[in-house]
Amino acid sequence: MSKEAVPGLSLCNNAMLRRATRKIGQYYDDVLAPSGLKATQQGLLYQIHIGNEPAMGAIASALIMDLSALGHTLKPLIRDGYVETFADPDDRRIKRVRLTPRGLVKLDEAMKLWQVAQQRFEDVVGKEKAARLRAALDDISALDFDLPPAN
Amino acid sequence: MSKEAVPGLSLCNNAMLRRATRKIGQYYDDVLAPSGLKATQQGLLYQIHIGNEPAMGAIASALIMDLSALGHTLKPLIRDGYVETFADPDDRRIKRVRLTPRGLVKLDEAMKLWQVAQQRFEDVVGKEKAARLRAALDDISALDFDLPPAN
DNA sequence: TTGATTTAGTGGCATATACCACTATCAACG
DNA sequence: CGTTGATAGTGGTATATGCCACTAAATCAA
Repeated sequence: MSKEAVPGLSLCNNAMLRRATRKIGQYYDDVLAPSGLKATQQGLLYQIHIGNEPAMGAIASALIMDLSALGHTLKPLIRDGYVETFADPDDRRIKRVRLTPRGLVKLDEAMKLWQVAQQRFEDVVGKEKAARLRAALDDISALDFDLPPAN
Repeated sequence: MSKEAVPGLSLCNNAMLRRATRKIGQYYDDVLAPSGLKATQQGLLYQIHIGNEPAMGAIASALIMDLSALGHTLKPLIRDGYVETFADPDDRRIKRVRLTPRGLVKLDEAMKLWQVAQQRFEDVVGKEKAARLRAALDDISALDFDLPPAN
């Protein structure tokens, strides 16, 4: 590997994505801080809220998140009494998730802050550009890179 | 919060970024797996490589990463002998970082896999679209959302 | 019905990443 | 000089996230 004229990391789609996520994550986290929730937690509460007592697997799919990762992420929210789980009566393998009343109040509070963060983001980036970015991100989230099975 | 006609999480810039990052991160990680490195580690080794024995603070700035987070991320790479650190002789507060010979070999190996992942990504997404996405991500990484100081 | 297979989650372990309090330096100034 | 303030990292703690091995439950097949 020569060190001359090496391209920066700005060529790596993954690196750029992670870097932007750190940046924006810090920003949303800052704005949400007064609620005591991280942006990831607010997003998770919201996802649970808009679902119909979603199963853990359904949430994980929607968020493209590992099921066990979701389980771990859920723990502090359960511990703090924002979320509760219960077994699906028709299939006891399935564990469903819902907000507690306390969780609903907290989500309300966090959503107000989220709107502030979101609005300022749109103001700075531009509404159109932000929408295009989200669309592009949605696209790549839906892609199928399936590695040709090592056959 | 009414549950009727709620917009999906697809409106949140942060949530979409995180979701796409999880997706693409898993993809790059999969392709890099044979090297034993995660995509984050490959990116970090590369960043160190293209720098001139960069200081930790310089790396953290370039990656928009918390300095202490960088320190933690570096630990497994040091433990595995890919990276070493040394105090700057002119300012002993500064700790510089460089690849070991072993680290350079490992980076070489990982970069070959990275190219595979990157190429396939570009094939699937489209070269132009990928470039536009990276440019947009670079833009937002450079923004200044500074919260109007609570005055 | 029973044994094999698939599905849904859990728990352990490891990395990724952030914030905070603290230490070690260095730099500025009186 | 010596105090004071800014700068660079460290360590602790907590969340974010993924993989793997394992268990429980449902499903399919013989």
